[in-house]
Amino acid sequence: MPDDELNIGLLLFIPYRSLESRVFQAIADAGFDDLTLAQAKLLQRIDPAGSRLTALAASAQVTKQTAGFLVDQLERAGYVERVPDPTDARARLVRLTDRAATAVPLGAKVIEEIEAEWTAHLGPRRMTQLRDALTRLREITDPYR
Amino acid sequence: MPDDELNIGLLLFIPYRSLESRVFQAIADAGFDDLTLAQAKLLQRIDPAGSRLTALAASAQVTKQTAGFLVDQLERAGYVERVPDPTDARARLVRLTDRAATAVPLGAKVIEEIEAEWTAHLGPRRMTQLRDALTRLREITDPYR
DNA sequence: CTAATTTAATCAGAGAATCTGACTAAGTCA
DNA sequence: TGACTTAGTCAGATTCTCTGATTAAATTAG
Repeated sequence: MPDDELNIGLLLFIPYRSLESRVFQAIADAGFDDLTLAQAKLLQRIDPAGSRLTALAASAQVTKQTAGFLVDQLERAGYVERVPDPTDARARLVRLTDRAATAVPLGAKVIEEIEAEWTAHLGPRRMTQLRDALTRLREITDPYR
Repeated sequence: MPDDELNIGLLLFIPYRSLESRVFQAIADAGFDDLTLAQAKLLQRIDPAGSRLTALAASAQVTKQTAGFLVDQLERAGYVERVPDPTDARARLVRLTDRAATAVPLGAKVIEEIEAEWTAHLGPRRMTQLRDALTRLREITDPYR
């Protein structure tokens, strides 16, 4: 099999992994070096208005026990807080603290930089096509929404 | 942020994860239910002619200790064997056994099916563009080659 | 051709992430 | 009201991954 005919799974994974590593490294370099990758992956899925643990677990595709374990750590490290959910006394909302509100946009900025590099390599047209195709693919591959 | 403007990392990850889950499930359903995800991820990267542990570790982006741990398990389960590398007495080649030679094409078949579904959803033109863009992206995001 | 360095792999030990199963409390519905 | 579902936690185990140190073979420098 020629090198340029990898299966579509690996083709998706390679740039994903590259981006993830760089974002994670940049955040660590900025002083947020107490975050683990698993924590960061959960952190980026927390809604600005707060997310329930169950929703977070579904979004990240882990069990709620795993999500709870990671949120415990994020809470101890001061990245999130748990507040009662006013609409349901069983539930609590996981909310970002000011500390996280500094780290998250930092990650977003690095992602923008990487997108710019990719656009420079592919050309704007192909980059738009890529984003468009992936967005449409989400309709049939995103189990969460 | 509108739902269709997820960051490019998540956009890559969502279909990747969907494909991975389905392939893994199909392989398990076919009777190869002793494979774990981490083992399968390594397995798919083994060259038909055999791969060195170090190359495998680099390709999967794990330490060689981790790769060794997983190859030990794959060996015990009968999916791979270690043979001396004729070109270097320090090295050994990890080679697929007949058992793996049944499981691997099965995974490839499921990937083909998923690709067909995606092509049906996106249209052949957009699917070709997707594959093309990802292949070119690999030039600047694949640390392994 | 030896000596120093690098490379391939393994051993030992520890930490992180994940799971299954069981449980409590609160909400929903027949 | 009573049965069922949902949100979250507790307990325990397994799996995955890492860092550091070691052995043996290959390569490079002097």
